[in-house]
Amino acid sequence: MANRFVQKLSGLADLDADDAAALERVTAKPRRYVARQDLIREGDEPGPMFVVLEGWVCRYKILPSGSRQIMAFLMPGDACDLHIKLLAQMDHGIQAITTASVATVSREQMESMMRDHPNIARTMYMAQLVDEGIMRAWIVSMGRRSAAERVAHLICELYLRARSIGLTGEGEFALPLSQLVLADALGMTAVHINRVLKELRLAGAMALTRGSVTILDPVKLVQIAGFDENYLHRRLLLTGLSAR
Amino acid sequence: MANRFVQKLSGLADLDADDAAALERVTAKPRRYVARQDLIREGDEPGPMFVVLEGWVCRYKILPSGSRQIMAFLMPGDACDLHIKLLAQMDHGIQAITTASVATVSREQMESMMRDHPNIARTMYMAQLVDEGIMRAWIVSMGRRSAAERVAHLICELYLRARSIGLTGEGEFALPLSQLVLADALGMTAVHINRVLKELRLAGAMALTRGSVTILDPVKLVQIAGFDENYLHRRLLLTGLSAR
DNA sequence: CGCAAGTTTGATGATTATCAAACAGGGTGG
DNA sequence: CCACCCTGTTTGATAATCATCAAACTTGCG
Repeated sequence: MANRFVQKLSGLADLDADDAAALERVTAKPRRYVARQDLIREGDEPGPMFVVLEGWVCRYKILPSGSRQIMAFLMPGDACDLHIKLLAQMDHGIQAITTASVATVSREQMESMMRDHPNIARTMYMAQLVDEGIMRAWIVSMGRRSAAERVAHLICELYLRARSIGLTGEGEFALPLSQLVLADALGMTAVHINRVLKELRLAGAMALTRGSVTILDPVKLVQIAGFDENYLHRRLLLTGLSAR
Repeated sequence: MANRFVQKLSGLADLDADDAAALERVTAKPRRYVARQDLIREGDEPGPMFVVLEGWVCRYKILPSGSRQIMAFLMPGDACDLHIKLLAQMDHGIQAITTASVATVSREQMESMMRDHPNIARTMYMAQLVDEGIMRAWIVSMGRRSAAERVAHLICELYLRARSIGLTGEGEFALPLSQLVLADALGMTAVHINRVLKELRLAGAMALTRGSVTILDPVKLVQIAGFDENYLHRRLLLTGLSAR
């Protein structure tokens, strides 16, 4: 099975066989985490860079009130901040959502790889820019979209991201997120998201069942979401969601 | 007057006179923008890196519905993404809020400076990490804080950021943002923010008048916001807001 | 089989948006 | 210099969205 890290970065720029080999080398020895296990916690001193190879992971923060906000989902192929070591301590936690296989890349490995493979360096900086774009899109969603629009937008985002690492089927993909997790990501309650999902199902846009999403009508879903895939900066935009 | 860019980066790490001189050199020829003028628009091809020297600037996006969401405020000393040139087109716009003086740094200047001054490179990567932390904090605010908490949190953030570039007075600072602009940043309406401001004023926490904010009770404001300045990654945390 | 986690539905209430309108201030042109 | 206009602020009335509380139901698993 293809290394998801290589696959993801290939979706952003061209990598040659040599680059791919280097990427596979630094992620050769992943570690397993079980669901709910923290990779690193708020307040911890940052360590190596994480690269998710299998399973889903999230960045999150717990507020004094006890409520949780998820700020990002990392799926296979995704890495956390390259330069994270520069900070004295983490301002948020990173946790496995499902069982996950995660490689760690030390700062030294990172630096030598980026020095020897300028193409990889460029592509990883692009990936970082895309991740920032995703965060901005979340801010837009939280600020200006209704609950239904927000759900639809997130599903569009996750579908395209999953697609670029070969994890989607025909208008359908595996989404191992409970409604509570989705609620924590979208800033709403599990009760309300449940009602919104019902609404989207009845509207014939999408249907979420345990562990997987079916996109019933891509055009309708994109329209509800007000989704513009531009911010994901993939090459081959024509192969996107609505043009399926 | 001190160069705000130097001043801001000095708040994150130590820079020597040589570093400071290099930073001043690349920002020596700023350009003026009037309020509401775009530095760059969504869809444009990214150009040089921007460094704000005077005035306020924001990242924003206009939705199909016509509503606007501001995703970041840039104040003097703040720079936009180092590697932005790697993307084919902007996924959001950047606009002056007030009259602003903005320097542009070309990719070549950038690269040679970062090669010759590893300290600057490290510090700018730190600044980028802090900016990402600020975005995550915005996501948390939008997702899990009430309108009043969100306003209080933003004011705490902006106060500390202004403070680190020497723009604050005694429990008071200049904030050239209209209530409409604040609303667009916080994902609410101008009408509602006005009521929230009144509430915060009556509670004796803070008072916003045209162009400036007075922090009436730092402890109370921090408490309402649930503010933890850790994510700004300043050195000298003891000199923060609540310990005034 | 029984428990734990997750999903679904109902009833009610709080928060925030929307619509409407009055008011204040700053700048411009007659 | 004043009238006017534009932008921004403030207040009121009403409605939509979403949270909260409560409880039944469903599914997977030891």
